[in-house]
Amino acid sequence: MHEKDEDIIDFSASLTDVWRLLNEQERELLRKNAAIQHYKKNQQIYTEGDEPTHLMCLVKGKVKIYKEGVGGRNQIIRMIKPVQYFAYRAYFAREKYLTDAVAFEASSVCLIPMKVVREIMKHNYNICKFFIRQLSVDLGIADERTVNLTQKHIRGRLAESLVFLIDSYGLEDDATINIYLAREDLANLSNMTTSNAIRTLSTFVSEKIIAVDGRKIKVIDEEKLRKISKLG
Amino acid sequence: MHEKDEDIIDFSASLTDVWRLLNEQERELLRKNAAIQHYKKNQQIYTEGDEPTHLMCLVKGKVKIYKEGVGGRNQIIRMIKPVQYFAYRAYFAREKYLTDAVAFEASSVCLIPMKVVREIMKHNYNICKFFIRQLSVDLGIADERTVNLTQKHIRGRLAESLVFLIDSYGLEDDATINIYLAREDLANLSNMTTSNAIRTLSTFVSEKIIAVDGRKIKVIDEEKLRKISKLG
DNA sequence: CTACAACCATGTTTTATAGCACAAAAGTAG
DNA sequence: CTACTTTTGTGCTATAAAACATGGTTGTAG
Repeated sequence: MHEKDEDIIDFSASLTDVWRLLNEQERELLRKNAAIQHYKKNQQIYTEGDEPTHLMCLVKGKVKIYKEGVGGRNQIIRMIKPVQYFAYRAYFAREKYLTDAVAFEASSVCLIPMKVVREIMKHNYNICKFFIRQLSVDLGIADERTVNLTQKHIRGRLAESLVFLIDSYGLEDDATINIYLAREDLANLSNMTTSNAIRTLSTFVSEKIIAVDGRKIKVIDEEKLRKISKLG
Repeated sequence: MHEKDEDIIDFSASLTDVWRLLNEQERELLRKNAAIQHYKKNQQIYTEGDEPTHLMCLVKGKVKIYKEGVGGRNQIIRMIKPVQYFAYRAYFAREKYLTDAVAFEASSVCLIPMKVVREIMKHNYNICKFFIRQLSVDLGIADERTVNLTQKHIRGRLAESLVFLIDSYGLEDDATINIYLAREDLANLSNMTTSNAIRTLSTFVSEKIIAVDGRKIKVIDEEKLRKISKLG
């Protein structure tokens, strides 16, 4: 399924908090089994229905996790940034993937066979704790999201997405959001049509909350944006 | 916060799959620390913002987990039936509760201090695995739900809720769904206003998909209901 | 039994948002 | 450079669903 190029990297000695908790033997096991895979812009990483086999860690780039809805209206469920783990839910739930993962931009992913991860988990409570924590946080986010996406109005939903992007990817020196999304992706994040994303973005510009230059979004009045996000 | 009456029950020797995996010492620990708490109809079990301290297991009754939305429009996130564990997400995520839990009908809940659970988890991989699995499944459901609630039309959403109730609580001999909800709860489950829940329920009746007698819902054409749920 | 509250039902109005059509701009390939 | 596709922008229309209004029904407390 995944053709890996066989860079074996010593990521397990890196800073990633999780693997710090391993002993030397466990690290060795990881080193032997980890592989790096590179993805081009817009390349599929996994597809709904695929059998999950590997834990993935985004080393470089940006990835979106989304679900296909009716009539081409996709819903972005989660966005991954370095260094974040993903693709484990389906395996743990003993299901196929329910989502699609696509690289937003050229990305590098570290793949670790789930069997290896499970082996380590058996003897290492800290790794279990990591996944339990991660899943719990994500479940909370998902619950919040359900309510926000269903109950907030368009302005609130778009503002929320922008705030989310700010918090996830940060701002450059000139207050530009550090990720460049197509209007369509912005719409898919915010549960609205592309037209409405464009329209609403325009009104935000005219209200001097943001400035837009192509896909660059510069945040002018972050406070107001957060307010709209909260109350919208 | 929870005044427990101190029935100490021997539930840990019961059939619940999870605790089968404990050794005698761990069971003893549970027996000593578990307590049963009874809740009346419509009584709050926990509230958003509360500090999570206990793992809860619904022994008897029915419980709804919901989030308060804007303008009194609540969204039911999850429904609990016996014997199901709940209330652990917030603790594992190291957050306060993000949701409210209320007993739909007179219910009994077994409370186990999270500290005790954690103690057992440290030495028992199976319990960790149980929570990881449960969280993973729930996260998958939450993701599905987000898309369904945002993209399906009213008919589809209500049909989906009815199917969910059938699958969760089952049908009596005469095909009556085994839980009696107010129209408002049905609406809160399906992300719509109460009026629209009533209206749509009526059209289902006129289409001979269901029959309604007060809060009793009798399923006449389950296949059609599932079809509407899927395609709606 | 009566009064009051909660719940259920249905019709009408309003509004937010999807859907569509079309044009301009930008990006891409030959 | 030119042709072609994709993305962005904008106005108009259609419509699903909320909001509102009103009345009936059922349940409950005194």
